[in-house]
Amino acid sequence: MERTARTPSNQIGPDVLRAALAILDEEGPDGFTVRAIAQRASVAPMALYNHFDGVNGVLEALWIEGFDTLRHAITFASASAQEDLVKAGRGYRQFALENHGLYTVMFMHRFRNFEPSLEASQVAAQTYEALVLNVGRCQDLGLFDRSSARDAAQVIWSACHGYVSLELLGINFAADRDATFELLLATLQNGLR
Amino acid sequence: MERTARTPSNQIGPDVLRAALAILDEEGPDGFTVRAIAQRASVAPMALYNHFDGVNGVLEALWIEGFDTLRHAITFASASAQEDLVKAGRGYRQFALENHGLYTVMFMHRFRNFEPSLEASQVAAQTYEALVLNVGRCQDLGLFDRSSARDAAQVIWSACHGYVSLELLGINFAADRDATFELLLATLQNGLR
DNA sequence: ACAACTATAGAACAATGTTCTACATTAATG
DNA sequence: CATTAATGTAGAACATTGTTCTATAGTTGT
Repeated sequence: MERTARTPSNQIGPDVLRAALAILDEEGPDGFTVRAIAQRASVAPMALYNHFDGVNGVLEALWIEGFDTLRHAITFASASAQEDLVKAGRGYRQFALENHGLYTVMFMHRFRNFEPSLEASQVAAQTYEALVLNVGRCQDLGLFDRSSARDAAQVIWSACHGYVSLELLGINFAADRDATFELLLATLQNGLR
Repeated sequence: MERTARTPSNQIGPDVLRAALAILDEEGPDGFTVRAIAQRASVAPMALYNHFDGVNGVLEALWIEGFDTLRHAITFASASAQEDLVKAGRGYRQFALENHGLYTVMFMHRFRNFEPSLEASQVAAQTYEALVLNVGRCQDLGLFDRSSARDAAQVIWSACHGYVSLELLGINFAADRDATFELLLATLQNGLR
């Protein structure tokens, strides 16, 4: 085969990640193979081993990128803690719907032999802490008083994750998905009081 | 290799399913291979093709078994609709924790080339209907009046699924997982009113 | 007892992740 | 600018995956 022009070193990493993400978004985990990613990135398969730790390294990078992006998507700091929390809920869902691939890596698929490293787990924990912080602000205002901020945050995250997770799986039976998600947010707000 | 004594036809199906489930429970999707399942069932790999439609056939059988079992786990018909609904929530979680393998097939992993058939999807829908029925009973009693039974059911299912899903993934940060799940159930009850 | 099933072992195939090697291109150094 | 060191590329190679096919032998039903 003809030898293709080689890609500059500092561009291979981002190229591979973008290609891997595009494949995950479009084809799901099935299409996520070393050769497919390399071809899509116009790069040699070996690039995944030179620039990452193979497939798992790519997954780890995506996992971290995912939780970092999610943290930003649910972080608001307006005057109203309660409004911030609602925005966080909507931001959570929007992130999931717009980043199906990342969400798959983070929550919806166990990739072969992949286990997030300690560092990656800490990034995930930081994202959770951002939510706990927000819930804590609501509690300081006396909005939630039934439980600890950590537990309330776990309930909120669970509900949002469950909703978008079933939505992405195609098991959402609601007539109006946007409206039913708002019902979920209202239920949490009302129920945690 | 020595030819092993052959297994009676009518026992191969159940044997394969039990073996597949045991592997999923113990090793997760990684260990779920034709050869591993066959070996665990003391059966030839070909058995998965003679008795099921290959790996996908086994997954389909597990999917149906899973939703059938789940339907029974959340179905109660006592005098109190509200109490039945709480029991359904607890039953949902108990099912997930006790059947990690089945729950993985149903909700937590996209197996390669596997898409549930129409029949399988209908079994899943029936499970959902069991929940809708229960929610409808609560609404008839005036317990929930904010929304349709279908939408309220979707919210409840989402919350429960999200909680146990994160729990099974090891992303549950609650100090007392049982208590926090009860908080979730109470939040739903209180919030949908 | 005989005939029809059907479970078994094993070869074979393409596709997977991964490693290794030879080579060509880029970048750094004198 | 010329030479050297890095590093990206193509391709072979290996074990493992799902799957199909074949020949053989044990089981079942008549």
